Amino acid sequence: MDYPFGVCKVCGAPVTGNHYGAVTCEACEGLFKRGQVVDTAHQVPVWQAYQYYEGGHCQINIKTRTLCKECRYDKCVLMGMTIEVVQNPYELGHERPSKEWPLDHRRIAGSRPSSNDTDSYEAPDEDKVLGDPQLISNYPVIVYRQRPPPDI
DNA sequence: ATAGCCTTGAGG
DNA sequence: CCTCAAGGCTAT
Ligand SMILES: [Zn+2]
Repeated sequence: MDYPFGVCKVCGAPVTGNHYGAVTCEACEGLFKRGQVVDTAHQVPVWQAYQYYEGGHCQINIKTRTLCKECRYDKCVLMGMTIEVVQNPYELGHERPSKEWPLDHRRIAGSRPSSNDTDSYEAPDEDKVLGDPQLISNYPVIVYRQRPPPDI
């Protein structure tokens, strides 16, 4: 299975290019994109809490990639995908990534998705209270439940 | 919700 | 011009 541009670092599907700092397929890009929750007050990503399927160690391939969004998301980050803020530039009044609003390729250090963990972000002393996270997409907030093992 | 396709625009 | 990735759109 030699695809001309290689395979997705996350799931193994044919790549469609570099996405958020990693060579991935369109689908993994989409998951990463959809999974962004942002605290609009501080412009900081907050990971949406997905439900682990196998205790956080799922193998992700093209067939299993939809079974555990959290592990898939983690793998996206592990493979280098990162972003400062996934933003709707029109809603937030920002331009798309550029010199002024660059993609930040720093690793979001070992972030374990958790609804009340904003990772290594250091809030200004005065204003530590985070606003309610808002999902920056057209999709509703997702609550996942565990499900039985698939036939792989 | 997923994933393929489209539009946009920065950068070269 | 051209490339290509961010973000939007939409059929399934
Ligand atoms: Zn993939």
